[in-house]
Amino acid sequence: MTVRNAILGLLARSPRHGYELRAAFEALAGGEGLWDVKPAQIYTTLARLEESGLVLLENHKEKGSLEKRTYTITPRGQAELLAWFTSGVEAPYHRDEFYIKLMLSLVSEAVDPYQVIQVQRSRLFQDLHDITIRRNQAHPKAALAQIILLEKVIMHIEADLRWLDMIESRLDEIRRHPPPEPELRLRGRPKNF
Amino acid sequence: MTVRNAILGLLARSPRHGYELRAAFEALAGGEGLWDVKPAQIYTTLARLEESGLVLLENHKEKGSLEKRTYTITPRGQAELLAWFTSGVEAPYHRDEFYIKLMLSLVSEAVDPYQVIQVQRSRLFQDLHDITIRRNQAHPKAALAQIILLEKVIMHIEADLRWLDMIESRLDEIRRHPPPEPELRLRGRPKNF
DNA sequence: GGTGCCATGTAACGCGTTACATGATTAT
DNA sequence: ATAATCATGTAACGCGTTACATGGCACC
Repeated sequence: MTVRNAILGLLARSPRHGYELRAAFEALAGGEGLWDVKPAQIYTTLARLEESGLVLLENHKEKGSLEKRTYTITPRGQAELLAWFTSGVEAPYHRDEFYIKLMLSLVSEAVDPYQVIQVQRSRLFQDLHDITIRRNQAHPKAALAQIILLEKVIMHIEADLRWLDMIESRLDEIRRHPPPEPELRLRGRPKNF
Repeated sequence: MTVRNAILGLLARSPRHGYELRAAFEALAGGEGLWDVKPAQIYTTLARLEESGLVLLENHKEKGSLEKRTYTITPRGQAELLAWFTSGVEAPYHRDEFYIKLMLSLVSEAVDPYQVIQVQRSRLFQDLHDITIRRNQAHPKAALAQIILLEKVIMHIEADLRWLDMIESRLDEIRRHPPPEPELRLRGRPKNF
């Protein structure tokens, strides 16, 4: 969804072709390979947008032999862009892969939950380190927006680290009250029980 | 990836069929429709796992006419599960849809960035409210694991709210130093310029 | 006999990735 | 020349969703 809408947003500023869109998106999204968008996604998304009538392919193959396919946003495309601007983004913080992994490790006997936690902690420290380097190297005036994005990432990784500490300190308690794993969902109690 | 690995983890405890796997996963992942897995995903994933040799379909169609297809994990499946357990989960906190939206709103002139921020803030307050209700209604002893998951979600939503405040207070500054949007990536300066 | 749960799928599509493939232009 | 960049795609696959479809079993 995001890439699709970002393409609409960029085309709303000015018509572009796929290669420019890719470069512009990467620069917008923090630069330097944060959010690496592959060419395949750009071109297939443009094709879908065109088919939906949100985008138009301009007269291409003018004089030069270099094939540039320049796209323009349509009124329907602008309407969809506005709808995106004026709606909230879902917070995807449930669907936590680590939580699932930890719960399974508590139940599987094949692996030590403390080790699972420690592996994740190491990973988060590594990520935090890399991001912090990046933020400190960014020039404070020229790259204010990027710094703000990186600061968000740092805040969330730190939250995860505090969460891991909390989990570890309550692990015995969690072990005694594991998540219910139903034999099956039986809404109304069966009579033949 | 997560659902696939969770299926392996559940099958490592005991053989099951698709319908049971779905119920067990939902219960594990916080219950009550957090992380709603559709039947289609369960069955197609099981088919892929079987084709890859990580899972085996047991002798089905025994005596009863009700068709239950019970799956077992294979040694290769257990190896992959162990690899998952002993590796870290990537923090997906770059790739922020709201950040992209805000940057485009700063540049598009079609919408007020302050309004974009305020819409997102309202959404986050609503989410925070819903999750808090849920956490307070959960029975503290029986559902400790779920509470810990909900607490993580709360921490992250609160971090986002602080981040929004930070953005808003620096918005004029950000406006003066917007993210670079290259006309094109020109590594070596062109001679014909 | 109908409602609701148990149980299994298929088809089509959107998003995203990897790999493969082609060819023009520009800089050294 | 040749390397890097500009520029465009296709094919195949994984993950995930929506919609559609079928049928057995249990309860009332």
